[in-house]
Amino acid sequence: MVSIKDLAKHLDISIGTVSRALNDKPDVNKQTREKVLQAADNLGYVANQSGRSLRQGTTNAIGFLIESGADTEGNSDNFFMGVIDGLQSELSKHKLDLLVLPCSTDENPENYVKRMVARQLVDGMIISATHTIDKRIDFLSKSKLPFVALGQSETGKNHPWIDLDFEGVARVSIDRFVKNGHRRIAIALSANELNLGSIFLKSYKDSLKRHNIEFSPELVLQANSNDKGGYAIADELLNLNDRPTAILLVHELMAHGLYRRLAEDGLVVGRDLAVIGFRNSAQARMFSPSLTSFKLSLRDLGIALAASLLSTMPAYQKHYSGKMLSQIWPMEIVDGESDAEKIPKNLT
Amino acid sequence: MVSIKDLAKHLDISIGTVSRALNDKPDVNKQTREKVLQAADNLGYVANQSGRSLRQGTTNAIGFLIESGADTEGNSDNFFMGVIDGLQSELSKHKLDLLVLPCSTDENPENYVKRMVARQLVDGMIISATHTIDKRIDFLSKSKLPFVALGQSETGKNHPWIDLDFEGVARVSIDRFVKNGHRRIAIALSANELNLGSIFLKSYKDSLKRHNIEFSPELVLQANSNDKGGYAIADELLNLNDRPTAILLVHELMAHGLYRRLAEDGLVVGRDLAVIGFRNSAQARMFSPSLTSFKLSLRDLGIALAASLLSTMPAYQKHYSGKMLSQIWPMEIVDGESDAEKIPKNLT
DNA sequence: TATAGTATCGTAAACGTTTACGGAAATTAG
DNA sequence: CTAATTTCCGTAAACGTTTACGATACTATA
Repeated sequence: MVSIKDLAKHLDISIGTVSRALNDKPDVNKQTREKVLQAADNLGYVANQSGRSLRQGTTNAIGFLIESGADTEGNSDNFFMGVIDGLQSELSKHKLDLLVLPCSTDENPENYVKRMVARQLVDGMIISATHTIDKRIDFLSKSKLPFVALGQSETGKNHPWIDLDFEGVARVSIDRFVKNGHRRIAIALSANELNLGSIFLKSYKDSLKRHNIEFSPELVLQANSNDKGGYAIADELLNLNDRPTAILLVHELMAHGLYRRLAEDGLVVGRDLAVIGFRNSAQARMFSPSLTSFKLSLRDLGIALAASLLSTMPAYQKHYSGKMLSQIWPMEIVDGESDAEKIPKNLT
Repeated sequence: MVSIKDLAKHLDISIGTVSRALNDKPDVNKQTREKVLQAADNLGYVANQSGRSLRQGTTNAIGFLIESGADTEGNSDNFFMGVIDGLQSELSKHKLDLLVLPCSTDENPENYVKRMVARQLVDGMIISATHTIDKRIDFLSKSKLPFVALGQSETGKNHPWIDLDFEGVARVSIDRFVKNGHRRIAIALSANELNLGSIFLKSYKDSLKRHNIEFSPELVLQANSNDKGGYAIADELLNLNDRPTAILLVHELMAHGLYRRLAEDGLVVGRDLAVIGFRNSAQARMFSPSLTSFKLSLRDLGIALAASLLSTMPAYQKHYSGKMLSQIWPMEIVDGESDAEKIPKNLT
């Protein structure tokens, strides 16, 4: 590895000048700067990040905290890949690299964050999969590290966050169901403690109240966000005395199992049960009948997350004067056939 | 941030002793070591990675190179998440952290690798999505950084790699088709340049030859590894004069579209067309009729990758004496209904 | 007791940067 | 022509570690 010292020796100038030339500092002659850059290119010099970090306490990297594990509910590769693409697109403008930090299923998330912060390998963090009570946020708030959360939390809101508009998804869905004549509407929540569950539930209840529909606890179902979970939910639903005529799926990966279980009884989605799912992922576009869902640009979301984070970091603030720090991320509904039938039927 | 210097001052001993105590070096009294560890815990000391890296040229981290992008073909299930989980499980045994390094779609993969190597933030790398001609492998081979590739490449084999047994998948599938009476067998390849395509094709051809079946170029189809691609392939297939009675899908995400397109013509998978897919992902377990496929434990794969990498790194070799460096990763077939019908029918 | 050996610790250099400071040379002002 | 200013560059310290080396005190050996 060629160091700045090698460069200096090769050019017969001091390492200070070399450093200044490489970093576009003012106090250096134009010709010598040219020579330095030329030589750096020739010898294949590239700054050692450890040395730089040690000196100026900065790493030129941003961390994206995710939870790994093959059976991670809801958060498929797809979701993260899209967001990552957006993040990089924005971060690369500032020559910042993105490090994805996967918290193993074996490790306590709070511990993991502590370790990663202590490692000092990033200048800022984006955390995902926020829980209603999220100790990571507590810790990060106390630490000096800038961060932004994908998802709100009850733990504290004195930090930038971007949250998908789950409230809107539930509201729009229920309103649509009601408009089409449904009065008995179920909701399928995920079986983990992610904060989005409580937001969904609250919005669901509020919407029912707005339409003067009584809340029935038995219509709030909970299962894993996958095929099996959807199957279980459909099963539970079919066993109810007073069956619902519509259901909102908090994660549409459940839809597969739901379609499957209904088909077993000769029931068809859209005719016998109205379904709206969240969110319009690639996999979910191939249901038959097609699933009414909500559109979400993961790339744009990633870009917004990066912008939000950078606008809290002094070194980058100038580029993000007018940007919002925190925001609710709106999503549009995409019409499908799964809630097309206007006249509600009972599952008989 | 509390440094080793603070610790030393607090305990009124030298920083050298503190360092030795923290790192389990022999030349330190048992009691002082206790005191140091105690104090480190109390003051919340954690080693600064930059300082350490700078001094000993090691980072205690391993990089996992992936390709980001929302529309990354093929890997839209939880492929990476599963592998990551396995990697971490093995790496954590040696107190190594895993950094996932996503190469943006905007950036040249070779450039990206160079940047990441130069950054010196990992002690070793695992690269994925190897292409038939892969310049990253060229570069890494020349550099001193240990690495292992997930997937073979023609670029060079003088490095550890683990490749899924695509040859076996094709062979077993074709044999099974033939055994059930099929003679006109198609194969659906992915539309990118990943190396697995050529392996699949070769094995497909060899298997046909073994059964004295003439190779028909029109039965080799190519499309994106997703719903749309599967639809296109089914479409193309239905337009053939002499239709195949069986098809092997290199990526089963195509299956959705294929089922859909066939259903449009009233055709049923398993009866009118035998289908085998690769690989048995969570999403793919919910086809109806269920898809015959190949089982793959992503976690175990990740563990093997980590073991292979570590066994090339002097510091960790002692733990991996007898392990294989490179290997073909075997997979078992999982019976489904999609190729159940033994009597071949023509699609008429 | 003298000597060799051992256990424990402090000192200081080194890793590769960045940057405050000062000095020399060159330019401009008077 | 001198003085003031600017331009450019070298020097050296600092960031937080690890580790080779040497020093000291203690223990065992003869």
